[in-house]
Amino acid sequence: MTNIHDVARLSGYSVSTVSRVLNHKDYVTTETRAAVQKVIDELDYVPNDVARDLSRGKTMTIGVILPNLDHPYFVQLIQGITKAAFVADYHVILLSSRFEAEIERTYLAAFRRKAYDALIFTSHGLPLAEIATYQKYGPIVICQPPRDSGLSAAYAHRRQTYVQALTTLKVQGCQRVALLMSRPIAVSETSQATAEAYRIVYGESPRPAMLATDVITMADGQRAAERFIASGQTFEAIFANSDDIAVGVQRAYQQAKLPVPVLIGQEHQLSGELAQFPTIDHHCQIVGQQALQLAVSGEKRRIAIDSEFINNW
Amino acid sequence: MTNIHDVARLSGYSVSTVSRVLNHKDYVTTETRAAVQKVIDELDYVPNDVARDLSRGKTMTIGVILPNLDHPYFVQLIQGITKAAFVADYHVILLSSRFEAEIERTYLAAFRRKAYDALIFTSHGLPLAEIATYQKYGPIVICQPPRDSGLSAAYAHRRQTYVQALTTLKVQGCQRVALLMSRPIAVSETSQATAEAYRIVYGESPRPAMLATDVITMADGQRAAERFIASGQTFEAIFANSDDIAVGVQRAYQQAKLPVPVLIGQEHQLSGELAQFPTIDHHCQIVGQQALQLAVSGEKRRIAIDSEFINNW
DNA sequence: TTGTAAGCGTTATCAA
DNA sequence: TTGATAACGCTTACAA
Repeated sequence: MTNIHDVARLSGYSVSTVSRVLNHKDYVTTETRAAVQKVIDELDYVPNDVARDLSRGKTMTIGVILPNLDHPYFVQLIQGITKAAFVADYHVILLSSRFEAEIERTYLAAFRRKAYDALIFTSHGLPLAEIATYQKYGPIVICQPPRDSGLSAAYAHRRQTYVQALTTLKVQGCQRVALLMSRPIAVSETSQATAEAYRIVYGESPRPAMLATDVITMADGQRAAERFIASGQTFEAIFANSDDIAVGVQRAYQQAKLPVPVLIGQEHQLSGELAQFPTIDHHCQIVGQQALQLAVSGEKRRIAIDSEFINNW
Repeated sequence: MTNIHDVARLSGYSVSTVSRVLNHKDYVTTETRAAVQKVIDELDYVPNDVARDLSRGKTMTIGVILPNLDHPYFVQLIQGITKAAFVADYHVILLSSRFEAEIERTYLAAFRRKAYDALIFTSHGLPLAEIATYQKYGPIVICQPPRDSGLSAAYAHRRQTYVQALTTLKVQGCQRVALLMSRPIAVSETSQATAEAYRIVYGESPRPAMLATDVITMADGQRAAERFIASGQTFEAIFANSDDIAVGVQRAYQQAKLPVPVLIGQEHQLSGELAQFPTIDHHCQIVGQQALQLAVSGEKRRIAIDSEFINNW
């Protein structure tokens, strides 16, 4: 492994001069530069990035914690993040968490050990307060409303759009509305926004019987609907947490030969377009881009991106 | 920033002893270990990963080059790769290439600079021969048939399944079949496999007029079909390169009030299931897992995963 | 069982 | 404009 000392020795200059040549710094005569470059070319020498990182105290790497890539929300977020990272000349390192707090802790520990310059939580199982204590080791950005945690955040501002969507249901005369969620209200900001929008529009908290949680895939949506059917409840509308999931719901009713409730999806997926129900686009790519910006700049700030209700039919 | 020397000094032991405690090595008495650990805890000391990497000459990081995350193929590949990396205790660093050779070169250069322990190409714009010359800097794995490049590879074995799919079309009496591809035949192994399967089943090379390339999204599929329609050609069947794309095709014919050709999709997507056309599952997650295995182990080997034709209707 | 000291390969400060 | 040398923070022979 040839290193900077070899280049120095063979060129007759010092390592510092070689370093200056490598980093295109000033204070090197054209002749010196040429002579050093010649040796570099001859030896086919390249500097070592790890040594460079150590010396500079920076890795140009952002750790991105994400539970999985099963949901389009996370895929879009990652797309936005990598796109912005490419421009900013940062590397993105993928840290899968499966929503598990204990795994997230291992990444926080790695963050302390200087493995990444900054950390982005696309979702978090850990309490925000616990995450916030690691800010002393570098910038941390979350992709959800930061509440009073003092964390930087880029996130989709959902509630107002949820209110808008539910209002259209109410206007259509839908009184009995079921809500599907990916995670329990207690642990999910998104689920909370959904419940709160319901409260705002319908004037009361959603009753447990009209909720289904842990609905992630189309199959989950189908199962949730089957449980609704089996319970004997009838809903005039179902507010699903993705278009794919809405399709699962549609299927369940069709297979049971029952009238399909009014459906609203989310994430602006192909399936929603096909089945022609309204959807909500959370502009997750933009959220991801902003999150990366915050991570790189170290700015302590919250950026809310408005969601968009799409109702073309 | 407290370091290992501080711990050594305050504990009264040497850095090597501290290092042994940190790395849970033998040859440390219980008392010494306890004493050192006490100082570590008091100082709230953690080792620096970058320094560790430099010293060990390893980063525990695999660079994964991928053009984008727009296609489910790449998403699934990444899922498989990260899943396997998690188990193997490796980090995955995402390197977006947008299919551009010049960008890929920058990653190969970073690889030389020891930025990653190994490299996985989920797709490549560069010639395999050029990529292969970088193997002297560490393991490189590609996700396509490696031909005679001498590169390690994990990939979907597509041709036989393409033959199977096209055969069912032929058996149904479909003579005029159009083929949709994401990239031109000249640059894409997958497109080549498609064309070759056609040759095997139909006894002749596909004519240019029955091909559409650069078809990536559903909208592209729709446009491609519209061009077919405008050209006055009629096809009895269209072999699409994803289920979403097949849906785009379907749309174009429906909007033109024309009979929809027999459709076959790929990737086993939700849309295909909904529209109920046959599809091909390339088991990309498994491909990704195997690719990571190869990258980590450094084994020079090719692993072909059989694709699966799914025809439930 | 513990310690010394030489790496690992850069960058950065300061003197010349 | 160039060079010595001290960081950066850890691991690991080898010696004791």
